[in-house]
Amino acid sequence: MVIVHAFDVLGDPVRRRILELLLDGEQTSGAISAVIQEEFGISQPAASQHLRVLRENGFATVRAEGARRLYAVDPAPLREVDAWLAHFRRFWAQPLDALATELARGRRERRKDS
Amino acid sequence: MVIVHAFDVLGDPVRRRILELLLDGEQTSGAISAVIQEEFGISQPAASQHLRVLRENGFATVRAEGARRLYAVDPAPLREVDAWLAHFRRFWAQPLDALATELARGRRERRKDS
DNA sequence: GCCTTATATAAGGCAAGTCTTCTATAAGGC
DNA sequence: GCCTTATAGAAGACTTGCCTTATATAAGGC
Repeated sequence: MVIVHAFDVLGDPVRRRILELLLDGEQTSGAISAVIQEEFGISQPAASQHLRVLRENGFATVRAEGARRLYAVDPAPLREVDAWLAHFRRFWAQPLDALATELARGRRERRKDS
Repeated sequence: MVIVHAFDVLGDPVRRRILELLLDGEQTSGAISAVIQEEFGISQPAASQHLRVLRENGFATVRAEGARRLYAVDPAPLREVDAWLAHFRRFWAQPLDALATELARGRRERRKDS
C-alpha cells in the first residue's frame, strides 16, 4: 500500500474526522474507534485500518501505554498540504494577509538557511 | 456523482495538476488536456472528465470562446480546505505566524459582520 | 455543405481501496 | 493460569471511481 500524496490520505472522511478528534491531544485507539463507529457506523477493525493509514503516512504517531495505544497528530504531512495550498492563497488573500504570509514565509526561509 | 467534500476532489493527482496549470490564468480545455495527456499518459476524455469534476464541484469556472472552453480557478472550495487546515496550523505555526493568521482572520470576521 | 478541430458524454472494464468477519497478540485483573 | 479487554492483522466481498473506446455536438475554414 503506497500512498504518494497527503491529499490521498485526507480524501477519506473517516480519517479527517480522526485527525479532528486528535486536535484535543492524545487519544487511545479505543476512544477514537468508539466515536468513529458511532458516527460512521463501521466496525472496530475498519477504524483500526484508518489509524494504520494515518500512522503509515506520517499523519499520526503512536505510543504504547500498557495495552492501550495513544495516538497523536503528527503535523508534517499537513504542512505539505498547506504548502500546496499556499500557491492558491493569492486568489482570496487580501494584501495584508499576503504580507503576513510573506512575513512568516520569509522568516521560515531564514531559519532554514541558518 | 455526488462529492461531499473538497478533499475528495483534491485526492486525485490529475485534478491537483490541472489546478496548478490554472495558476497562470485561464487555459483552454485543449491546452490543459495536452499537458495532462503528456504527463499522465491518459486520454483526452479522461482529462475532460477530470475537468468536469472540477467544474461540478466549484473548483473551476468555464467560459466559451467559439468552440474553445476556457477554464479558470474558482478558489471557493480551496478556501474551505484552507479553513479545515487552519485548525491544525497551531501544530507548526510559530507565535508570529499565529499572530499574522489571527490578524487576517480577525479582519475577515469584521468584514463579514459589516 | 463538408471536413476538421475542439470538446464533452456514455457505456463498460478494471483496479484500488474500504468494509466485514475471523483471528491473533498482548496486557490487566483476580 | 485464565478470562477479559484493547488492539491489530488477514482474507475475501463489495463498491467506487478512473480509464478506454466509441460517439455526439458545435464551431471554423474553405
